[in-house]
Formats: sequence, structure tokens, C-alpha cells
Amino acid sequence: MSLRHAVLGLLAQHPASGYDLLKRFQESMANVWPATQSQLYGELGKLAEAGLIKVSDVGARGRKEYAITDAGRAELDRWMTSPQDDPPFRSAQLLRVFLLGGLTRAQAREYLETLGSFADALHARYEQIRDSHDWSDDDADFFALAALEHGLQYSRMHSEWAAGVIDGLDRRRKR
Amino acid sequence: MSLRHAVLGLLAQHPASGYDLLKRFQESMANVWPATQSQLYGELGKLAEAGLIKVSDVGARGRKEYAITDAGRAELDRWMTSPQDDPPFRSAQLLRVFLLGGLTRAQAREYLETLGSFADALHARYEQIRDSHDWSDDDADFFALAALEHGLQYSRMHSEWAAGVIDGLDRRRKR
DNA sequence: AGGGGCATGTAAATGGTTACATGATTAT
DNA sequence: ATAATCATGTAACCATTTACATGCCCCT
Repeated sequence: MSLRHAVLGLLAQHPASGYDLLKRFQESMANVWPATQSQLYGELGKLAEAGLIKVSDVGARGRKEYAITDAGRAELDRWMTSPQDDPPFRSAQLLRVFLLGGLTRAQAREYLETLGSFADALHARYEQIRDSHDWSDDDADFFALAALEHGLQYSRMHSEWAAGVIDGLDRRRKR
Repeated sequence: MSLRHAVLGLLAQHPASGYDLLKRFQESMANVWPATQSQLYGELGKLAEAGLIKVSDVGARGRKEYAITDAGRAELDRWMTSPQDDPPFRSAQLLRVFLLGGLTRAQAREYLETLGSFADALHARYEQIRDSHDWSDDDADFFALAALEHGLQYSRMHSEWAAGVIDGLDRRRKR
């Protein structure tokens, strides 16, 4: 149900076409909630059918501009204040950690090193976004930066955690 | 594809019935990859049909014990060393952060406080698991503790991050 | 005239959620 | 006897992924 609300939230800022939304989406929210082009167009259709958005203009090349309706605003508001029914946290990386005992020590160590590298690469990517984008001081950018900051802190933590587990493994081995 | 491999990984440790697996699963891996009873039984059926596991024994009350096959071991091994095609990270909580600019300052602040409280509650739950469970010093528990440690670090980081954003919001307001 | 970007969709398959449904055994 | 626990499944629905498919408009 989250993509639906992401779309609703973007349209609450101002009307846009699917194509517009896709671009705005991919360079911001897609980092915390990936979605494909087909999914986005699918949601637009469903939202329109449900009366939460409506076609506000039709332009060249069949471009359809959508605007949020009052019902849509109400639904968005409901969702914004309901973090308690968000989908649960899932991580295949951590799932694998539970099964590392079935691998050799060398393989387990290698896996943890890979996780560390992934986290470092992600951190670098986030830094690059932070430094290359030019941020305004409006609310939207303040919150986008807050989300980015979360990514920076998390990738750092993740990398350090992996290093810590490797240390623990090495110490274990020596006993 | 991850639940499938979680099941395979548990069966690689030793044979078990769906019912056994469900219990082992819910108190460990379910924290990083939730799954329901129906899903688990469904996967067992599909895995058996694919020849990755087989029924190794049938007991009272229609109890079916499953064991991993060689093909299953091969598939597990492939997955264990392929973190690069894990499903992407998703967080509805962070998605909402991007849309906080559409709320009043008070509402945005309240939302961030809620996130902080959720994180604190999660941290407490993890501490409780750490302290109430009695851990052996075998590999399985070493890695389960490593995953738990990740949870502890993450919930702490998340809470502090939320507090930091609230601070930023308050400072912004004063200018 | 042709290429790149604008613009929208459909279909099939897979995975996850929720709700329902049933029955056997064991311990008190 | 009866309640708790053991034990397995089905069905409908929704979300996500992947692949396919089409065509217009603008700039050079």
C-alpha cells in the first residue's frame, strides 16, 4: 500500500503526469521504496478509479496530468499518521547471517566482508548524492536530507557492525 | 525467494516437520524475515515438488518430516554466496519522511517522536531477548547473536537519528 | 529524415497476507 | 471428557517483478 501513498503524496505537492512522477520518484523516494514504471502507471489507474486522484489535464502525446482530490487528501492524511501498520522490516542479508554456521569459517568471513563492502559503496553513493545535488532550504529538501542522513548513518553502522562480527569470529577461532 | 532459502537453511541443519520449522523460525529469523504458517507450508510443498527437499519420515497426526536433498544443498550454497541479488531495501517509515513537508510542523514533529518511540521499544525488546534466552557457544548462536546485535545497534541509531531530525526542525523554526 | 526523449500502457509469474478450515493426540 | 497442543492444508486477494509493446513530438 505504500507506493500508492507515495504517489498520492507527490500529487499533493502539485499536479503531474505519470512521466513526471516517475522522474521525481526515482531520484528521491525510490531509494527507500523502489518501484518500476509499470507499477507507477498501474497505481495511477487504480487511484483514479478509486477517486483519490483525477485527470486534471490532457496534453500532447497523450500526456495525462493528475491532481489529488479531497478524498485523496483525506486518505493521504490517514496514512501519514499511521506508521503502526507499516509493512514489517525485511532483510535477506540478515536472514543469511542466521545460516552462516553452515558455511566454513572462511566463507562466513568472506560473506561478512562482502556486506561491509556493500555498505561502504552505499555510503559513498549517498555522499555523492549529498554533495552533487543542490539543496534548497525549503521543507521538502530538509526532509529529503533527513532521509539521506538516515542512509549515511545506517550504511556506516552496517559496515562497522560487519567488521565487529568478523572480529568476533577471529577471536573465537583463536580459543 | 528468501523464505524458500530460510527453510532450506534450517533443514540443512537437521530434518524437521513444518510445525517444528515454524517454531524455530518464528523465534529467530522471523525478526528479519517475517512469514506466516500458510506461507511456510506452501514453500515446503513447492520445495518438495522441485526436489530440493524430500519427505524423510511420516509420523503421528500426519506429521511429515522433511530432509534436504543434494540438489537442495547445492541451491542453498548458491544462494548463500549471492547477496548481490537480494531484494532491495524498503522502508515505509522513511518514505513518509519525504512527505513530512506537507504536514504542519507539529504533526511532523509528532511523527518523528513516534518513530523514536518505536525504535526505543524495539531496542528494549531486543535487549529482553538477549537477556532472557540462554545462549550456547556454538556457531548457530554466535551468528544469531550477531543478528541480534545488528538489531540493537540499528534501533539505537534509528532513535538517535529521529531525535537529530527533531532538533534540526526546532532549530529551523527559530530562524 | 532520423534519433532521442516524452509518454503510456498490458500480461504473466511470483511472493506475501489474511482468513478460513480441519482433525488427531496427549495430558489433566 | 475436554482443553491444549500438535499438525496440515486451501483459497482469494494484493503487491512486486519482468518483459513486452507502442507511438508521438521536437530538435538538428
